[in-house]
Amino acid sequence: MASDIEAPASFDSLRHNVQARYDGLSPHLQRLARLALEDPNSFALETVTSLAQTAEVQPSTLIRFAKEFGYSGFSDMQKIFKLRLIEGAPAYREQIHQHRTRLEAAAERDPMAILQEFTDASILCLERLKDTVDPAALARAIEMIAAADTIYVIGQRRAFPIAAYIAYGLARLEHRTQLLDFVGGMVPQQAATLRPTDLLIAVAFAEYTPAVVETVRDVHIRNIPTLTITDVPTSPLAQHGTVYFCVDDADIHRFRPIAGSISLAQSLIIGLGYYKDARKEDRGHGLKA
Amino acid sequence: MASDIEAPASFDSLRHNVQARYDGLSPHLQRLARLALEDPNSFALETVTSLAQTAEVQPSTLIRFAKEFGYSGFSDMQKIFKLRLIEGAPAYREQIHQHRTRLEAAAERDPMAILQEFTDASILCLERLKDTVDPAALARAIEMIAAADTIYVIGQRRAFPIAAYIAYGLARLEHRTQLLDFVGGMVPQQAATLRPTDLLIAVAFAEYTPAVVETVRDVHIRNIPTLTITDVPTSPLAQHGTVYFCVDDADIHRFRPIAGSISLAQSLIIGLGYYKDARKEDRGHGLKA
DNA sequence: CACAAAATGGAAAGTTCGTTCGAATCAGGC
DNA sequence: GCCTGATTCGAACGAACTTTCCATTTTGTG
Repeated sequence: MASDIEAPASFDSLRHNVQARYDGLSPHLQRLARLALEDPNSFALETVTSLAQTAEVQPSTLIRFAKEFGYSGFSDMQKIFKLRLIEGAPAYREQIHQHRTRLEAAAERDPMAILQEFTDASILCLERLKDTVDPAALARAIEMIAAADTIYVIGQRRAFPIAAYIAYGLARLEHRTQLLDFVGGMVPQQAATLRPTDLLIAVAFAEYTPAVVETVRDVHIRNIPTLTITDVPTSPLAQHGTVYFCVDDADIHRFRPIAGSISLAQSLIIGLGYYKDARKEDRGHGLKA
Repeated sequence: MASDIEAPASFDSLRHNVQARYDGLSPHLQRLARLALEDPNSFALETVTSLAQTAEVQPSTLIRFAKEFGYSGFSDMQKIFKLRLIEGAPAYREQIHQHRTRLEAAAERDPMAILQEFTDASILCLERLKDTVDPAALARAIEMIAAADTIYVIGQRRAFPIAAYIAYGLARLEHRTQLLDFVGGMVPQQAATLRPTDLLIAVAFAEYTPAVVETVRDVHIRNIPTLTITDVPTSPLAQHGTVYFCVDDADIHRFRPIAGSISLAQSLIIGLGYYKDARKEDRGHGLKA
C-alpha cells in the first residue's frame, strides 16, 4: 500500500491519482492503470477474473492495484466506477423526498413556504424532463401531428388541463382539433369515428382513468396512430402509444407537479409550429435537394 | 416460464416485451417490471438481494422474473442491463456538448433544442414567481377560498387549462366547485346566480377574453368576492380582483410558458389543503391558544 | 365453504467471485 | 554468479451471490 490516508471517493479524483502516480507504478499496475482509464465501463461491470484476462494479469494483481490507491479491495474500488456510470441519476427521487418532508414541516402555517417548496419541486421536474425525453420520440411526435388529418385530444382529472392546453395550441396553429371532454357522454362514439389518417393524443397518469385507457386501447388496436403522455413505461398508455412520453413527477403531498407535462406539451406545440413553417418555406421555394 | 423461444437480446426488445406482457403478470412481477423500466441502472449494477430489498420482494421473485422473460436466471438477464449501460453511457457527456452546440447553432429546427429552451424559460418563470407573489395575498386567497360556499372558476383560451386545474384541485379537496366552460352558452346566467357567500376565481392574460373580463366585472360590482390570476397589474382582472396575482411570463416563440401560473394554482390548492387540515384539527382538539 | 391453482415466502444448496498468502520469478547490485 | 528485494503467479480459502425447492399464503372457482 502506498500511503494510508487516501482512497478517492469520486472517479475524477481517482483518475488524477492514477495519472499522477502512473510513472512510479510497476509494469502490471501500469497496464491496469491504462485499462482503468481507457475502459472504465468494464471496470464497473465486469468481474475481477474477466478483467484479469483482458489485461493478461492475475486476478490478485487487480486487488493489489485497488489497495495501491487506498481501497480495502477491488469491490471497494469498483463502487467508484459504478457510481460514475449512473452519475446524478439517483439524486432526483431523494431530492423530491426532501422537498416533500420540508414542505410538510414548514407548511401548516406559512403558505409562502408551500409556494417555495412547490416551485422548487416543479423546477426539478423540468430539469429532469430535459434528460428523460427521447429526442427521436419528440421528432417523430411532431411529424405524426403534422401528418394527421384531424387530431383528437383526451385527458381527464389531473391530465385534463394538459389535454386542454394541447387542444388550444393545436387550434392556434390551425389544426383540425377536437378535445374529447366527455360532455354529452359521446366519447366512445366519437372515438369510433377516427380514421387511420387521424391521430389520438391521450394524457393520463396513475391511476389511469379507465375511460381514457379504453379509448386509447380501442383506437390503437384499430391501427390508428396514438401519441400518449403518461408517467411510467409500464402504464397502459405507454403500451398503447405509437409514440409515448413518460413524465414521472413524484407527488408532493397528494398533488403532483404538472409543470413538466405542461412544458412538454408546449414544446410539442412550438416544435410543431416551426416544423410547419419550415415545410411551408420548402414548398414556397420549390423542391429541395 | 411463459414460452420457450424468446429471451430478448437487447434492452429495447426487453422493454417492449415487458410492456406488452405487463398486464398479464402477477402483482410482484409487475412491481419488478416497473422497477426494471424506471430504474434500469440499478438492475445493471446491484445484486439480487439489494434489488429485492428496494422492491420489497423475495430474491427468488427476481429469478422468477428473469425466467418469465426467457432468461436462464437473473445473471443472464442482467447482462442486457449492463449492455444498455455501456452503450448508452458514452452518450451522456457528448449529449451535454450536443445540447450546447445545437442550441447555439440550429435552435429553430431541432425540437430538442426548443424543449431545452422552453423548459429553461419555464424555470425562469418559476424562479420569478417565488419573488413576485405577495405572501399576504396568498394567505388571504386561501382564506377566501376556504370561506366560500360555492366556487366558480372561469378562464378561456390559454388560461382555460389553469382554470380547469383549479376546478380539479378544489373538487379533490371536496369543495363545491363549478367550472364555467361556456358549453351551452349560459355563462352570463350562471354568473348572475352567484351570491356574496360564493367566490369567483378568474384567470386571463392579454388579450383578456372579453367574456371573462365582463363576468369578473359584473360579479365584482355586485360585491361578490373575486380572486384573479392575470399578467400585469394594469389588467382589468387585477382591477376587479378582491385579491389578485400577477404572473407575467414573457412569451417565447409566440407561446407563453404557463408553468408559472399552473404552479401558483397548485400551490394555492396545496396551501388550502393544509389550511383545511389545520382547521379540522383545531376543531377536533378544541380552541387553540 | 371447500378445493385447486397460482403466487409468494424463506431457508438451504450450489456456484461464482473476491481475497489471501506462500511459492516462483525477475531485476539489479555487490 | 549469487544474493536481496520487489514483483508476479496461482492455488486455496472464505465470503457473497445466485439459484433451487418446498412450505405457506393467496386467489379464483365449483
